[in-house]
Amino acid sequence: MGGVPEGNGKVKRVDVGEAWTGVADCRQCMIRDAVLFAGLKEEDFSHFHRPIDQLVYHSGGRIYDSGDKAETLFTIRSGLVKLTQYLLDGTARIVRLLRKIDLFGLEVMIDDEYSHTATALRDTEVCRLPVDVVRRLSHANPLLFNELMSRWHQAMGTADRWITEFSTGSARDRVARLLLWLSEKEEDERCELFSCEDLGALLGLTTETASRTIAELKRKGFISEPRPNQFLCDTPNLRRLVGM
Amino acid sequence: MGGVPEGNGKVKRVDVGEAWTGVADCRQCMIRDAVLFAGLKEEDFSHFHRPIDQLVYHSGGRIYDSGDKAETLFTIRSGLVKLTQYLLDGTARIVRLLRKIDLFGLEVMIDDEYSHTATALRDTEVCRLPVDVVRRLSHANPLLFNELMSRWHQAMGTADRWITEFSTGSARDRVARLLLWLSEKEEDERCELFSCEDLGALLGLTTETASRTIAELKRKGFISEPRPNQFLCDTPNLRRLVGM
DNA sequence: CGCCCTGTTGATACGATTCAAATATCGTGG
DNA sequence: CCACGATATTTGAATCGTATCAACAGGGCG
Repeated sequence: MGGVPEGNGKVKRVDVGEAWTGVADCRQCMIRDAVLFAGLKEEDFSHFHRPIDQLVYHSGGRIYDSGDKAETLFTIRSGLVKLTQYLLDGTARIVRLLRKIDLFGLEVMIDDEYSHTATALRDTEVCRLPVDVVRRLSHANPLLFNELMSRWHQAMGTADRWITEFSTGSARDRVARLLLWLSEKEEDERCELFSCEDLGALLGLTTETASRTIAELKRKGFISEPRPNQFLCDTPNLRRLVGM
Repeated sequence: MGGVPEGNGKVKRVDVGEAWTGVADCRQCMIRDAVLFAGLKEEDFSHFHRPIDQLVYHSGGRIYDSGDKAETLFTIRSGLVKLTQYLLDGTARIVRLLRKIDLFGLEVMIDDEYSHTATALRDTEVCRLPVDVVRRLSHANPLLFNELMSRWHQAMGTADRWITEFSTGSARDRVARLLLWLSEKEEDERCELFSCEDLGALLGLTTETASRTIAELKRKGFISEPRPNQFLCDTPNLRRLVGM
C-alpha cells in the first residue's frame, strides 16, 4: 500500500512485469468508496477465501495477453492501462484506456479467457480480484450485482465514445478530443501523453500524423509543454475547436 | 405473432412508428431458446405482472430517442435496428447494429434514459420488456442474471469490433468487413444493405465514398447484385481482401 | 407531371500516409 | 560521468485516398 512510483511516462525498464506489493485489506482501502466492493457488508468479507493481491506494473508492463486463461479481474488504484485488440492483418488498435478506480478484465465473469491485451502505460498499481470471489459475492449481494451492471454500462459508454470521438473526424479533432478526455479527470488542465505510436493506435492515425498534430496544436497555442510530457491544455479553446 | 413484412430496404412509409401486434406468450415463444428468458422456470412467469408487448416498427421507424425516459428494454424477433449517437457538432455515428435475438436498451437496467437513438432499418418485430420485470427476475434467477451479464459481454465485443473493423483502415476494407459481418449470420452469402447515408454513418465515411466503394467492389467481382439491394458476396475473396 | 430524395459520377482540393532522413532521447556499458 | 548505440520523435517531400462541391439520373409520391 506504499507510495506510487511517479509515472512520468518516460520510465522504461527491462524488468517489466509485475511486483507483488502486499495483500489488500479491502476493509481499510483508501479508495473503497469508489471501488467495486463499496457496497459490501462486514459479513461479506468472510467469503474472501483467498487474499486480494496488490501489484505494481511498470510502464510498458504486460498485465495479460488476449487469449490468456482468465481467473482474475483487476481494479486500478493508480496509473494508466491500455487495452489493445489486434486485427488479423496485424494492425493494433487501442480500444480502451483505464484509470484509477476503473475495472478491467470484466469478461472473465463470462468467458474463460481475456479478450484484449492489457498493458500498463505508466507505472500502475492494481488489485487483483479472483473471479470466483466476485461471482459468489455478486449472487449473494444485490449491491455488488448492481455495481457490476453499472460497470458494464460504464464500459459500454466508453466504448461508444471511442467510436464517436476517437474514430471520427480529422486528426486534429481526434487529438483535441483525446486531450480533453485526458484532462477531464484531472484537477487542473494538465495531462501526460504517451508514445506517438500509442497515440496513433488509439486514434486510428500513423505515428507521424500524431506527432505533427501535437506539434500543430502546440504552435497554435492550444497546448503548451512546460516540462517534457507535461501538457497544459487550453480546454475552452480546445472545446471550441471540436465544437463542444 | 403473424408474418414479418418483407424488409427489402426500399420500403418507405409515412406511417413510421410502432404497431402493436399482440401480447407475447414467452412460454410458447418460437425463439425462446435463444432469448433472454431462456433460463426461466415455470414459476418465474408468475412474476410477469404486466404483459410483454410485441410490436412492429416499419423501416425508418424511430423506436426511441437518446435521452428519452426509459422503462423498457427490447429484444428483436426479426429485422434490423441501428443505434445512433450524435456528436455535439451534429455529426451522427451509428455505433451498433442489432439483429434477431439481440437485446437493446439494456442501459435502462442502470440508467433512467436511453443513451442512443434506436431506429428500425427494415421492418422489425420486437418484444418490449418492462425493466422492473427484468430487474426483479434477475435478482431471483441466477440463470437470468448470467444471461444478462453475457449480453453485456456480447455488446462489448460488438462495440470493440466496431472500433477495430469498422473504424480502421481504408474505405474498401471497412466496406468489405461490413459485408462480411452482414453475411456472417445469414445461411447463404446474401445480404441486404441500407442507405448510403447509413453506410457512411456506420463506417465513418461520406455517402459518396460509400457509394463509390460499393461500385468498385461490384466492378471487381467481389459482390454482385442479382436483384436490387440483394447482394451476393464472394466471401472467400472478400476475406482475403481484408487479410482475414 | 413535376418535385424531392437518394444514389451515382466527375473534377478538384485537402489531408493523411508513406518513405526517407535528421534529430532528440534513453539506457547501457566503458 | 560521458560516450555510444538503440529507439522514438520530428520534419520534409511526394503520393495516395477521401472529402468536397457540383451536376445528373432514377424512383416514389403528391
